[in-house]
Amino acid sequence: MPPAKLDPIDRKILAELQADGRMTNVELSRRVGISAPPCLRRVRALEETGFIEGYHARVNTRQLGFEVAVFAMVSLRSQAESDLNAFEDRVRSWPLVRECHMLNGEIDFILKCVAPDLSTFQRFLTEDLVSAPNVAGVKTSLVIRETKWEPGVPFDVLEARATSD
Amino acid sequence: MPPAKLDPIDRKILAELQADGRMTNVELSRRVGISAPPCLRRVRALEETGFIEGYHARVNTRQLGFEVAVFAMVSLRSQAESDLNAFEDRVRSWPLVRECHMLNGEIDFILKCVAPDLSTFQRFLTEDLVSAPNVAGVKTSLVIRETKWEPGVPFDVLEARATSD
DNA sequence: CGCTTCCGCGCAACATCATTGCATTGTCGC
DNA sequence: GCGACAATGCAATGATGTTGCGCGGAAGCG
Repeated sequence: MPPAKLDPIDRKILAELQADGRMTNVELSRRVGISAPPCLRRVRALEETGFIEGYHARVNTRQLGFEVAVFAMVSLRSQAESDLNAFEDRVRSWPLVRECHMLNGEIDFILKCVAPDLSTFQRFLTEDLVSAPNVAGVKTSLVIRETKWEPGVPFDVLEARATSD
Repeated sequence: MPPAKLDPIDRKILAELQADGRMTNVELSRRVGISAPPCLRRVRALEETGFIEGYHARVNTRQLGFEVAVFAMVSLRSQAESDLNAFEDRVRSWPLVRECHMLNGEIDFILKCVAPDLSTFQRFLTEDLVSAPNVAGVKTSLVIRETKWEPGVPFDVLEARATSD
């Protein structure tokens, strides 16, 4: 059931849980201005309708020993749907690849990768990624630092649109 | 207190909370094989020591009306630290930019952006990003689809390393 | 070796929270 | 206005989060 209308309270709930996914329902209900039971029912509904896809702890990858993060821009020889799917399946089997986005233009995929050290990544790059079938070229860039990271969606922009409807 | 040693139970806790950040402590303790109180104390310690940086609900951006996701590769004219910081500060003020990573090589920054529609993004691109001070060039690629998204770190790789120490 | 110290666990008790049933209220269509 | 529906808040119950405390195993020392 993808189609569903969100009121300002729903959007506030999403914004709050996006910022703090472990907030108690009591605290959440207080912040959005309704009592706990209907608040919980709304959260459940947002989960069921797919607005909330999941909850995750964000961990410090570097502190956990993954010193290296890399963006890999991949070009394929064939963009036939079956070849794209084959590549995607392969990507899903590589634990060092955390994200994979299919793009338009020169670059077909952008992969966000992590690794304990550079040599581990280099080995993955040459032995797995570059030598995978249908891969025409890979350009990589090391992440020096992460300047901004905000989960999901800018709800202030969403509010501005919703209220102007 | 960044330096701290993790045992297999800590790593299991991190893996579980990374996969499901709203799991109850009772369920978590059951899965990692200890009782609830020490489990909660471990979670608190992981939060305090920075291994856990936060918890977030993952929302369906498209369903929320952000039909467009774009990666923008930005090159600057000057890479002096003060100029980098100035650009980063500007980036933080743009709600449509959700992530910003500083890279090595040709491209200085990669930005993940979202927008309700293409024209909104185009306006942001030309009026804000391209026309920002010190920006030499911007290449953008539309995200066609997101093939893989896993939060954080591959704990199976981490386990393999930890046990071989 | 045995003793001591320290750390982390589990138990038990309490406080808080999640969850359900139900009566009430407000809204929309008629 | 009037009835049907949806959503709210209240109250009660069960589950969970949280703290204090005693116990036991491991490491360090005599």
